[in-house]
Amino acid sequence: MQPLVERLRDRRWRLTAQRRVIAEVLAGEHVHLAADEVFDRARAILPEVSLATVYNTLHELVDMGELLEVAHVDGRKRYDPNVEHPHHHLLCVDCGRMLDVHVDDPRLPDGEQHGFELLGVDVTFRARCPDCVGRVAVAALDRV
Amino acid sequence: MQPLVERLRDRRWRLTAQRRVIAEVLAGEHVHLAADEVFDRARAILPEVSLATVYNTLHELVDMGELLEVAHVDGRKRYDPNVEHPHHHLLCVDCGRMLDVHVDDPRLPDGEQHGFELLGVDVTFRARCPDCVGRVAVAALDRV
DNA sequence: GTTTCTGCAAAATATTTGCACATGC
DNA sequence: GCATGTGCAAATATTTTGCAGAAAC
Repeated sequence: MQPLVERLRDRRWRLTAQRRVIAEVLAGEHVHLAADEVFDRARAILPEVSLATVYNTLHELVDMGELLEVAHVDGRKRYDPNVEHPHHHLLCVDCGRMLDVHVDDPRLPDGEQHGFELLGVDVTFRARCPDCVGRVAVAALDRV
Repeated sequence: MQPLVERLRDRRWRLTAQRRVIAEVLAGEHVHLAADEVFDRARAILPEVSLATVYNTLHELVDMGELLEVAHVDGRKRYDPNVEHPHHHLLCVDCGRMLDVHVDDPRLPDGEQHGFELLGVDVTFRARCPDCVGRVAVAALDRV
């Protein structure tokens, strides 16, 4: 599949400098940025970007289906550009780092459907990343 | 297993009127209230409850392991008291209604672990509940 | 040239905190 | 009685909105 910015051009999406930078910042696998992180990175490249434009643009991309909004327990939503390859997530509960993983979708048994019309499924593995496991081990040593 | 309020008493948790009402409001299956909803229901029973106390109490119960904090795409966290029976969720993307469902946990293949230490897995089925399916159908008819 | 986007600043929403007073045990 | 909980009000964090001016096409 073609890169995000090209897909957007094909959609006749008005491509301003701000929107292009925001789209570029979001490209790639394992990218799950919060709005303020998108803002910081975009502004580092193009200072003429406002947070309002970041929010506007994120919402448009979500509505277009080019970006997925991911709920996060810390209350800040993350934005996931990897819509080409359906995937699930591996989340470090200590530092919040999130990676894409590929797992077979679980099936909801008929007896558990409660009359709902199924649309999809999201799977998040809660875990500790290697850095945070190390940090816990060091802290334990310090206490001895 | 014994009810939530009794488990809390056994833990020597200081049981004030406010805390008891908050715990009662949260009891049961398929309960996934946001903080402000807990506040509204608790205040209906005991007007001498403040929102700050609701937040304090929710956090204590989460730290104690008597309540699970569930991320929600609308940014408001939900609180799930059903810690006795591990379960997953069926979420209506239109109205936000959430039910508990029982599904086998998906397994993360070795090749996808990225060196993380696994703690658990959360599964959310995105769906439309019967009420919202009906509402969409009625809206479609209105347009004819 | 028209339509749409952008930045700013203010508002709305959600959550957290500091502290004097109240209360369970 | 003392340790801990509570309410209030102010602070913080995140997201949304209104609108005049700017830029894409």
